[in-house]
Amino acid sequence: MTRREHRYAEARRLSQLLVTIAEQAKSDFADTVLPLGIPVHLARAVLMLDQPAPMRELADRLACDRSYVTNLADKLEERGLVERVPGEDRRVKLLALTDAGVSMRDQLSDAVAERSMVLRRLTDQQRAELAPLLEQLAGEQSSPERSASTPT
Amino acid sequence: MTRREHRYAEARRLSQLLVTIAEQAKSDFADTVLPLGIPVHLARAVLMLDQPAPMRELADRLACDRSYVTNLADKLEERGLVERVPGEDRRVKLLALTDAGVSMRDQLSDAVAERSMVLRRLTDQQRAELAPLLEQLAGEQSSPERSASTPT
DNA sequence: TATTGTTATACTCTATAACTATA
DNA sequence: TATAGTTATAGAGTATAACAATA
Repeated sequence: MTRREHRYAEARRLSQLLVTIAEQAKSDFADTVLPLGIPVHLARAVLMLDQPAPMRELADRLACDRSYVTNLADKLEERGLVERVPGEDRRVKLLALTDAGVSMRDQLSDAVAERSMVLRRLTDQQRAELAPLLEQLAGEQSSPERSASTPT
Repeated sequence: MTRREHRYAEARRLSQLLVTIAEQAKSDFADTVLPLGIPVHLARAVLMLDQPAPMRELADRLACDRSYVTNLADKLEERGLVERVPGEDRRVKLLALTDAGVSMRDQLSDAVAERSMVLRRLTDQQRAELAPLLEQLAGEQSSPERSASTPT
């Protein structure tokens, strides 16, 4: 095995680990959320509605189509978790959590953190090491040569 | 903010980063694989067929139903990338890459590693730091001091 | 003319259930 | 009886395209 092949193999392994971990995290999320009686994709939206947001913005943040947000909003409204409130631009509708929605968000938020793999499996120190690495991985523009200064 | 709330907030942030990164990784994978003219889920299977494997085993490794593996195998066969070869147990069929399949796997393998976020954004040293943390998160090793409740 | 949200419809991925052929 | 693979079908999740209201 050449040096290059070795680096490639290692990179593939890390990428695969990353994906595996994220899939576990998602599956954990589903398990955590189930007993609260809300489907995962609705839960995800609720957690994003820290403050009222235009449906369009939600589509951007969820990286999905506007029509799908309509879909989500309908279901969230049926459950009494959000309201559509008119924006100043009269084309726009904001999604705002109702009281029940806020309560749901808080429950979700705590339940998710409590069961978090990141808390269960890593020490405080390990989390402190992990954070800057993930930030750099998630970063849009960073180049490998520069490691010290971490953005955001 | 209490100490507990702070830990929770940090854990949520890390979990979200993890999922975001993995989604980016998957999306990168899709982009990388597209020009090779093979859908992502077929590519994933090809990369797993380092050596011939029973369909059942593939189902386990992909964490999917046996019927779906049949589905994949049909499409891979149509493309001439794999063959079904009989196992010694005559109920079993192995999936084995054809020559075209091996060639595809090599192309995929290189393309994926080359574009890998993990290579592009991290230094050798950072990858060395990241690996053990991910391994522990993935549960490949034993958890930290606290081996509390039995997870999923 | 471009943009927001909606509607109706269609597609992709994946699972379930029933079946066959072995074991 | 239990297991490997197959078939046909169904469902969840999400997108596309055409549309109405507003900018």
